[in-house]
Amino acid sequence: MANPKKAQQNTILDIAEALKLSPATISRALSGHPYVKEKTKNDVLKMAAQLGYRRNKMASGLRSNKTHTIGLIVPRISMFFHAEVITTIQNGLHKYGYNLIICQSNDSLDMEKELAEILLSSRVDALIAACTLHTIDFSHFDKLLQNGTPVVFYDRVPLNEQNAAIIKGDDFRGGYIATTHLIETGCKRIAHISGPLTSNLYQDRSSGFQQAMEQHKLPVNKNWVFHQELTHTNAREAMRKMFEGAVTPDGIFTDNDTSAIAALEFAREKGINVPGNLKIIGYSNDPRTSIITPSITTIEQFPEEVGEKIVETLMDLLKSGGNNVDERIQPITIPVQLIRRMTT
Amino acid sequence: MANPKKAQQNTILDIAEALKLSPATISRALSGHPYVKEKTKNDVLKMAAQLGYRRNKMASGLRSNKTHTIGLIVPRISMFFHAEVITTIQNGLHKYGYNLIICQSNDSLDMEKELAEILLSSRVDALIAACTLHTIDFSHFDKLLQNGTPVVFYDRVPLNEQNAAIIKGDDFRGGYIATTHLIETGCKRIAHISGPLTSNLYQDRSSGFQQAMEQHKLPVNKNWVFHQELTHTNAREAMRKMFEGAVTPDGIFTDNDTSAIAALEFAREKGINVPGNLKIIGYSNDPRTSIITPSITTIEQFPEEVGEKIVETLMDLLKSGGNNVDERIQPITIPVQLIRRMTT
DNA sequence: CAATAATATGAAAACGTTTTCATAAATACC
DNA sequence: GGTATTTATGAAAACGTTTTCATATTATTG
Repeated sequence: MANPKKAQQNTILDIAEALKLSPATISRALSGHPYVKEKTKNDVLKMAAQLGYRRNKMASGLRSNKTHTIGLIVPRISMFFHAEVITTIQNGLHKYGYNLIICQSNDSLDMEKELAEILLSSRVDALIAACTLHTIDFSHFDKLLQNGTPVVFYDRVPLNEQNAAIIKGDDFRGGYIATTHLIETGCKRIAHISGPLTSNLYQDRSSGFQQAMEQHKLPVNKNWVFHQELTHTNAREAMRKMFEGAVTPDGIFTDNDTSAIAALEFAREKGINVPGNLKIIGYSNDPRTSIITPSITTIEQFPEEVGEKIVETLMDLLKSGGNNVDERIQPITIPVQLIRRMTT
Repeated sequence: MANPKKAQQNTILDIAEALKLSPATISRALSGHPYVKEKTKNDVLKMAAQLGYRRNKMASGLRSNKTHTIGLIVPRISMFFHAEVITTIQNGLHKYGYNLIICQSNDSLDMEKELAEILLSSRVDALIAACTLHTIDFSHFDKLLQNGTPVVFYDRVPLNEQNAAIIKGDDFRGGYIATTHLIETGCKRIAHISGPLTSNLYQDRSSGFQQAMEQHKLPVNKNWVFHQELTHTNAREAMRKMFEGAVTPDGIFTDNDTSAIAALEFAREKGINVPGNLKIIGYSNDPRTSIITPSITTIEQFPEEVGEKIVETLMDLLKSGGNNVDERIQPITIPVQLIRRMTT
């Protein structure tokens, strides 16, 4: 029953006492203040190590109003693209001594709002967000911004938010080169399985698709353009509808790889020859696309570069302390690249 | 240039002033203390909402010594199993009002040690850890435990840590049923591509493998048992070695799905008929295994159940406040299940 | 109706840092 | 050698809560 009297953490006062110095000096020595004698500093560092001292982040954060913690809101960490971005961000931030609180919205707007609140309450030094598909109104981030907390959006971003940084892939170009590739490999009747137009992502990819089609004087069949959540079943259903008609597509551009996989599986089941009679191109270069037979042509989004840019931007914003409101932050676009495989 | 004087966050004092009450009462009302009049409580809640008040976690944490934040260390969030576990944990903890700080060790022991330090410094209320493959000595978690911070290990766990909770899949049984399945489908010459024996995971799976072989009176060929990091290239290399001999395996059990995929790809390239002349079984039920042709038989680990158990255990530990040292915490084992597909 | 208990609030201390202000010691300058 | 500057330290306030202690009000009891 003996209560295991928790071994008290040593504080700055313990070091002070041990060295007959004031807590102020200890604090200064520990945080590299210039006005502290070399010898004193060494003594403090040694004693700190000896006592196993670790700065209490709560206290430090409360006083200095800096948590050295960054919040991240993401729809789902299991999405390949996000997992890669997050890993890069985390490794990058770690170098600068920042922590990352990762939160998943599960693509629920309510959750996203709540998480923004929680992270505000946690007084994160900055916030990184990839919003849900349903986020049209971004005002739940305003409180952070008003508070001077830098916000960086990536992937799914607001259209005209002047105060936040915006980093996104070149979705227009992605849509354009994907469609052009289908056309150049001989497709005439091209379908587009896209996400909801509420998100800038799918707007841009759709524009890219449209422009490529127009440029090559190909008609866009309205019945072959889908805007829906990009799930496996939705894509299957879209395929079913298209392939019950007399005229069927000979090329399909899907806005994610899950849909491309669904399309390919459908084709296999129906005995449609891919890429002979039907070409398929996906989006994101999910690992599954290179493993399936035939492997799927897709668009690479370079998640590491996105992650690196986010960290870079973030550090700039944190250094300037949110004081560069006049020089409006310019959106950053990361290039995309076609990965040609066996479905085209 | 106009400094955008950061809109100050409202504090408990602002509410107190607005309502002519003391900060103490506000605090009590906000945290549901029993001795506060219904009307007062409502007033406070209303005013808090009106002022957009959000509790400052730093201050609250400093005073009450509770951060309502849980730390998580994991080798890599992009690993399917972990991504699923994390998602479940996060959703679970959210219900109890807890936050999650997710950290990746990148399977580096040094990183893991450093993260443990950082999370200790962040004064997390508890820690969840899936250790690296190279973690044999777990003493870097001792400081947390001594400090009374509950620690829950899962997946890759210490062998005999009495003070921490341990949740793991039934790896022995996983190895056993995988091997037995190969035997029952006719394999006589079975290879095992396993991870390093430094991890309990692979020890247990290996024991399962051994026992199944013994029970069916099948010899274990030493040259067909590999203990190495479970990467794609390592698995390929193992395959190459085995298939340059005169006698080759007719069944392969790999301790993860990446290796199973590598094995399958090797077989395809060499024109080996799977499952006709070679049967393959992986481990973890990674989404890729169901997509590849032929789809790979594997062992399901039920990450959601692992996640749920972790949350449950954690809440118990937090409630008891680490005061149940006498009743040693029992390890929890999550069952596994064979998912039979086309490679067997 | 007095005495006790339960309910409701406030004052002030406490949590462990950082930072401002003050001051002492050391160094530089004329 | 005295003044000005720089360097080094300490005392004490501050950050925004929570909590202990004290006290006032209300409800309950014999």
